[in-house]
Amino acid sequence: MIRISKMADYAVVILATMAEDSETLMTTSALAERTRLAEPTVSKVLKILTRGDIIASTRGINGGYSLSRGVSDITLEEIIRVVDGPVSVTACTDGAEPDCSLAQSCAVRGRWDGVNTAIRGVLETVTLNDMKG
Amino acid sequence: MIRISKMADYAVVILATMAEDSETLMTTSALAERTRLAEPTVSKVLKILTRGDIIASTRGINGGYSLSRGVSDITLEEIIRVVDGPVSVTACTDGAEPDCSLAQSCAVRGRWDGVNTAIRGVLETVTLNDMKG
DNA sequence: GATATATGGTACTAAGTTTGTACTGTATTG
DNA sequence: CAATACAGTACAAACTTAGTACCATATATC
Repeated sequence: MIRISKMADYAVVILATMAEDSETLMTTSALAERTRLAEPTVSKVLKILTRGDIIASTRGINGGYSLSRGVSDITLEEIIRVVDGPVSVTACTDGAEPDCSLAQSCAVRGRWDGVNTAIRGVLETVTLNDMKG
Repeated sequence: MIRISKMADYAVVILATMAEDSETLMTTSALAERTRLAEPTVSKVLKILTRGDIIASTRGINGGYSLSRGVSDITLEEIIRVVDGPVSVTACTDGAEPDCSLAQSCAVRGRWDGVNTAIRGVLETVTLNDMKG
């Protein structure tokens, strides 16, 4: 199963849509319409991506969002990290369980590290350019 | 973030514990004690693993569980698939959303397939032998 | 063959995460 | 200064998942 969150999923869809027209400044409502996602949801994702420096925003009339870099310089790893946090398959390996009471007796302590690194590697090789239509 | 479920996480811990002593038949309570997990939870996971043919069970007095194969023949991919279902990073790519209403306008339709295959590949290369102590 | 022990299956409850939304504030252009 | 578009925060609901309990079935030993 190994899932990313829906928010990260949406983020990729929205970014792929922006990538189709990477020169144009797009508003929240335009992106909501194109992706068929609810506008408040799109807005929320766009704010997160802006803070993560994946897109840039312009305020005021004629404002909107644009990619802050080229489509080949934005990887899935970065998108997921910005929206969901660090890529880590288990909770105990990304600091979410700093005081895990099972650590002492845990039979797999540290064994996930290599797996996480390998998966991160996969996600680093895929860029927005690969995801857009 | 990209998470497996806690159940799959537990499964790996339990199997790694069994792998340390792969000849011995271990009961639910013995495994609960060794892993420090709640007994009903351990029991639930063991049942799932048995149905998935990863471990074998023996009923009655002196019964218990044992690995159904060698530690190098059980991969993380298999464990996760049995406990959580097919490895797929997004809901739409594993049949969970067969009638996704966004499919027509989805900007990333089909683009996740390669990513899923690559991640599955990573998990297929890691066996219980790599995870045990 | 009866009893004790251990697994098998299922259903239910509860809790936690995540999602989706709303509201208020800030900036920019005409 | 008015209209539009982004910024930030906080909240409520819904869904998934985890955890538990209960009853059924099988087997070994006495």
